[in-house]
Amino acid sequence: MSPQKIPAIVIGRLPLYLRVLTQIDSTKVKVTSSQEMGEYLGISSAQIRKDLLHFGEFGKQGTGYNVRFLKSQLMKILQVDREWNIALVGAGGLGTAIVKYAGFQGRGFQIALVFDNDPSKIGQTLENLTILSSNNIKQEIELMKLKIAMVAVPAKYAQEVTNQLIEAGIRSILNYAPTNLSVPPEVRIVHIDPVIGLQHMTYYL
Amino acid sequence: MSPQKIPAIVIGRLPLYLRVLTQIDSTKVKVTSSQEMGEYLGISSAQIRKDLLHFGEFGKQGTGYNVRFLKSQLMKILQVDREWNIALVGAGGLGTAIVKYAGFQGRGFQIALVFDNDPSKIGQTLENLTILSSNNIKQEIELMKLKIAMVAVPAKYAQEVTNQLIEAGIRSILNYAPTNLSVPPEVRIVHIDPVIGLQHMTYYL
DNA sequence: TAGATTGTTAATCGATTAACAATC
DNA sequence: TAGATTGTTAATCGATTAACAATC
Repeated sequence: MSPQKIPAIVIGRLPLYLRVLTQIDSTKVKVTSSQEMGEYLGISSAQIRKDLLHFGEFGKQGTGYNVRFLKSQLMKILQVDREWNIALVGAGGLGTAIVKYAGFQGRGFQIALVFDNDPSKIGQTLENLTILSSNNIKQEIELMKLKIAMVAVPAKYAQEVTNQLIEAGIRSILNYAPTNLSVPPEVRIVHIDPVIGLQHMTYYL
Repeated sequence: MSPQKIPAIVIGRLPLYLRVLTQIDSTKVKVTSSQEMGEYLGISSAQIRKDLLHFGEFGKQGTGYNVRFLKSQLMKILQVDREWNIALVGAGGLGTAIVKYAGFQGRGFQIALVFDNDPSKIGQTLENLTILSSNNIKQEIELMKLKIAMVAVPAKYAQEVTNQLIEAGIRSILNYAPTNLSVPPEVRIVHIDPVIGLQHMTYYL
């Protein structure tokens, strides 16, 4: 019997559970319940329990879930009980903000390489990282065997950069350019486009 | 008979359709099909047709959809056939990058107010906008009757800022702080947290 | 023991897909 | 007319919720 495939929609909620647990942990609370977590997220307690049960029995009847224990289990499941090195392409305003962003701290990620194609930026340092030439994307990423990259270049260059990253062995891409990108099926891509969320909300205004 | 309520999951896809149409339009192509749009997005053609049919008949049998016409219809439905003024709280690295971000252009949004609580920043200008004191959030937002705001402050201040925004009449919030926020049911909130997407992808690596 | 909350199943609900007549 | 693709329904699929026994 092969291990049953866990739905992507379930995997997608695990990082949200992890974020809530981190938040609860920061208040020194030791134990939580599926109901409490659900209230934070607007998700039913039954769904949270069912989601977690795909991976094991992490709670105690009558008591709930130990915050730190569940947190550590989710980190292991998501493979963020380690630090992944990431490549960033684009060291403009957005790229610079990403490098300085505090939200990666302790959540499994660390920017290890930064590329730009502007000769005046190449060789400059950004938070202890030297900005490298976009011409060397393939060689540098292969050298460090990176699997994850972020794209923070203008929309018109995004597809070209993406092709280079995939060529270099990148398998997961976080795209900040406000455009769709075409990638082969073995490459995962997530889009960060604030306007998508804003346009969803204006429908209801 | 009241107009049937359209599922939120359908509304959530409309901005994606709009982004694809904008992309196709930029290549001068005049007509597209549900199949072509689906290939860009990894969505079935049947789903796209069904989603659009909630709002009207926008295509021609045998031909497809006129790109510009469908785009203009979606913009009207999402209420982005106008420019919404937005308030931004936080003028640090992230806030500065957001103000300079090109992705809002022509997609219905424009930053009109920027706030920070750092005395050394207040009064400085950022892309033609004067940075205002966070103490004046309520009065300035009420004056301009803004309904949408972005939160780009450190996680520990995010809830407090959110409360002030809601107090000032804000009804839609785009939150960049990597934390959950509690808001009353009439306020909509969307989180922009790159780590959520990264952690989803590392599961599969 | 009494109270609480998980683990787990069955029932419900809703979303997606398949299929094809309509029609351009 | 022949070919293509929408509009539309019915069937399928999968996700969510309700409910409760197990048990801490």
